[in-house]
Amino acid sequence: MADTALRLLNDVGLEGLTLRRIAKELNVQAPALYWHFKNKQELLDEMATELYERMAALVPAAGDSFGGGDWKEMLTQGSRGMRQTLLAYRDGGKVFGGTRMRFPTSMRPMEIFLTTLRDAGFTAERAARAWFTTYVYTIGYVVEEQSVFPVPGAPDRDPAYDQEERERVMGADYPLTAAAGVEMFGDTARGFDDGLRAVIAGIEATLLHDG
Amino acid sequence: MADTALRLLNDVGLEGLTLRRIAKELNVQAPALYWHFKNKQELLDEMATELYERMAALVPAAGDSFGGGDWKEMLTQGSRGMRQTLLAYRDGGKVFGGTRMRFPTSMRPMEIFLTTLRDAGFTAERAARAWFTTYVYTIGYVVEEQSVFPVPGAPDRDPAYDQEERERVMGADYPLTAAAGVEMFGDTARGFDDGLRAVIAGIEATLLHDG
DNA sequence: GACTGCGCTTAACGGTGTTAAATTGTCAAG
DNA sequence: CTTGACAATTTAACACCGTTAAGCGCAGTC
Repeated sequence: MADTALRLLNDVGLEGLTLRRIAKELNVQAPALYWHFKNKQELLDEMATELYERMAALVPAAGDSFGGGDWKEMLTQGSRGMRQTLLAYRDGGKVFGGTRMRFPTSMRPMEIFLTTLRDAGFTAERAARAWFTTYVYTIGYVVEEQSVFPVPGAPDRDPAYDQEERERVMGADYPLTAAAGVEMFGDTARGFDDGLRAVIAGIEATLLHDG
Repeated sequence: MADTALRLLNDVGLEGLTLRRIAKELNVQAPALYWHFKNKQELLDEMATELYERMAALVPAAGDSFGGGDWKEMLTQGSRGMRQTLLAYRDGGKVFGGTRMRFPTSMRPMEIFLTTLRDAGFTAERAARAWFTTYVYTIGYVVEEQSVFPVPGAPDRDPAYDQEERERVMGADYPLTAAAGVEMFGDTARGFDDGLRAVIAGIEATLLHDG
């Protein structure tokens, strides 16, 4: 049911995701949904939870520990997986960023992350800070990315972010700002990795040992 | 007018911010707003732009260059100012993160940032990446922070984020995850600075020189 | 065969963004 | 002093939204 809503999300976007539309997709009348959910927010929470489960499915079991147990590799691959999952759904970043996850859901991946960080020499507090920092970077990045490229998998920009107009409007007064658009929204996958590498390098420098 | 909407935002939240409510605040009928805006999205964009202007007001003129021209100090203070401004309004992060800024608006602060980074030895591309990375971190952080502490200036948590329940529900299976809640949502101002310090240290390590 | 409860339908309510048309106020030109 | 244009607003209405209340059909159980 949350699955259906997530599938529908790619067709109609978060704004067009109405209960009546979801109900139609399920060949049912709208009020029937209230048998399964208290209200729409609870459905959105369910969707966010479902997104989380799909990210979690990408995380190997505790034993295998990705990247041979290297915490940097783990954070890198974990963040990439999170971005990929969110990008797979229209407005995925907003759906996930805004809403609370339903309890209880599997906290296994997060526990694996934190454990790996602890084993690598982080204190519990700094492990949490390290994880939260990459988490917040990733979610912020995807939200911005999806507001420029709203349709999953499609290279079509939202018209408001046309680079040529950007340069025409402010190229004269603010040349660096105008040109920055290319770096920020050109190769977004590469940009994500570059920023992520910086974040993780900084975590190593300031959080791993007494900084 | 966007000012009025922003002021009202703190009373009613983003969800309660209806055109009729805004109109009432202005002693006017709802359709009158359409003389000034094409639709509600355009009003939200205007609000985001207004938020941007208020952040920009915190940025010193080009000559003074904060922190004595130290780019790290500049990024730090710039990000702190951004967070403070967004925190001053209920759902400020969502309003700013989701919506496009209205063109043309002053790009002066961003140009100052990028220029300072260039002068410090960054290439234009890496300056843009550095700025965008801190930007994205800040916005992601504030969105998460505001979903735990919705009311500006108030220490009251959203009930869904009660730490005691968190520990009760998952403390047994996932001790590190349960405990991480304290680090993530305890002293959020300190947490922001800690993460920001990591991000900026990583920018220095991987983006300033050929990394 | 009556009873119970799940899963749904039908009908309706108040509120939302938005549009169209009519109305008022202001102010310059004839 | 009137006329007319224009800006800014009002009134009325539309389609749609999330949500609630009441009732209906249909399993399975005593």
